[in-house]
Amino acid sequence: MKDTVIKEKNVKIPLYVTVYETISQWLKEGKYKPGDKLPGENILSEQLNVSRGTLRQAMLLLQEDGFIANQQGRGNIVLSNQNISKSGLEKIGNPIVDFCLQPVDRVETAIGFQPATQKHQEVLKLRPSSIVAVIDITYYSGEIPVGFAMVYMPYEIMDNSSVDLENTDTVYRFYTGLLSGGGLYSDTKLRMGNARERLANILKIPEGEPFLILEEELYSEYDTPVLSQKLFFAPECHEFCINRKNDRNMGI
Amino acid sequence: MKDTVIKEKNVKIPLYVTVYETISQWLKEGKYKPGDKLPGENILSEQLNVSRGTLRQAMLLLQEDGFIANQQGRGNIVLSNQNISKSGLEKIGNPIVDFCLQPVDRVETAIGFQPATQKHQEVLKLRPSSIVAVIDITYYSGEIPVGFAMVYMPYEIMDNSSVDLENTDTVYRFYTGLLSGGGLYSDTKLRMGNARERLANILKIPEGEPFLILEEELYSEYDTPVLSQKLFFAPECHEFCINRKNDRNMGI
DNA sequence: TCGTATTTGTACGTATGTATT
DNA sequence: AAATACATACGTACAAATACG
Repeated sequence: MKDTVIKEKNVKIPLYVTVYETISQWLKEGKYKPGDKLPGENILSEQLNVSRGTLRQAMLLLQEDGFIANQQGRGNIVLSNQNISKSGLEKIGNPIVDFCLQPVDRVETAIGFQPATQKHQEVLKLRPSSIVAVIDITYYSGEIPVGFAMVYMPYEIMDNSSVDLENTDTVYRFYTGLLSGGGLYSDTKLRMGNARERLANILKIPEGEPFLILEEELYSEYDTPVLSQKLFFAPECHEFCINRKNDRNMGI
Repeated sequence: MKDTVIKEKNVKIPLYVTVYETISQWLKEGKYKPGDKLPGENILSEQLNVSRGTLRQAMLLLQEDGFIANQQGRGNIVLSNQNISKSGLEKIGNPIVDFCLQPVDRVETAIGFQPATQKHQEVLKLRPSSIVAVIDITYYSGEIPVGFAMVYMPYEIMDNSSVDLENTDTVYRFYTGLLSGGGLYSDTKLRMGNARERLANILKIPEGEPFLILEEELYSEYDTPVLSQKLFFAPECHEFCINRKNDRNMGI
């Protein structure tokens, strides 16, 4: 039997993830407050009945989330971000929805199929005979269109996942499921552009009006392309959050 | 004695970083090419005379850089990114320079000082009596202004670093040094805005013209604010690259 | 199809180094 | 100067996913 969905999930949760969730919970509950120092790693690992190495793996996750900062000799300090740090544009998600200033309350999805163009063959690493699914999504806040997405996906991927292609609702859910599923990474470009006829019509804005365009390819492990998409953001509707970092002390 | 610069550097390089650099070098030299499988971790660690744990720490760094992908049971595979993966907007840098479509060949820097306004006090966690350095930077490609930065920094930080405040060139270098120094993280917002009089003049564009605005605060470890800045991008001059990810398999 | 070998993932324990208090 | 606490490094063992005969 093959994988049913894309991986029927492992159910098996590593110990260090459990530890991470436990400590996360402590912080949410206020057991340790911003500015507090966590107990030493030796003490904590003993309390939780895990080795110090396992505890440190959990600490790494907490750090990535911005929950704690640590410094050699001092300790692990709880940061002020007691609120769950919103994930920004550096994480894969649905930017049109995530960063819209108004609530997105309706989407219109359309799906079609076409042979892979040369560009698709390059970008999605497909053979000429391959079929590409084209998904157009329009996002509305009330009656106002706030964004539009053109998604290109190898037909294979949808085929493996038993999506009901007649039901545009499940198609959209499949798409958002892919995005939130994890294990993906992107090569993304963001720029300003001017609305031509078609998009001006869709977004109900004057022709020539500038707006934001996000163009990206998503890959899974091994560099396997999963989809390529172009997102168009109606003007004045979005503000993007990004959590930038610069961890590596590389270079001199 | 206190830290002289911001940390006179450790000189001491961890073993796993050395291993990371060794393998990076191998990949650059083409010892292993995209698509190749690296030797098993046991073999590699034996070859390099390190424990498997240490090797795996190096592998983590290689993964973060996008040089290799790994999968349980299969191995560590070299990815196609043999070219050094450019760091995108998710890393701290100087976006006006990094993502400008034309080369930035000149900057004009001005510096001034003022008492901390209420907003500065909040954002930079300063007392009312504190002094804030205001650095204005205009970026040019030839004679064309491509961007403008307004940087606010607690005077303390500059004071500790023996910057020659008379020499705007060293001030600019201090600023870029801070950005590339590492150990920082940001809370960044990106949006479109319309040029009002002052900025329209600086960027030499018509009033009301839309452009991109990036507003952010930079923090070091412990949530200590380092600077707050507003960047303005002249229209049609920039394209941002972002490497988005979604590693964590969290949430169901 | 099934078992076996290979390879990475997780977990533990121990020891020592280094920064901070 | 000493104690504390995190960082690095080694070794071992077993689990889980994959590849292969």
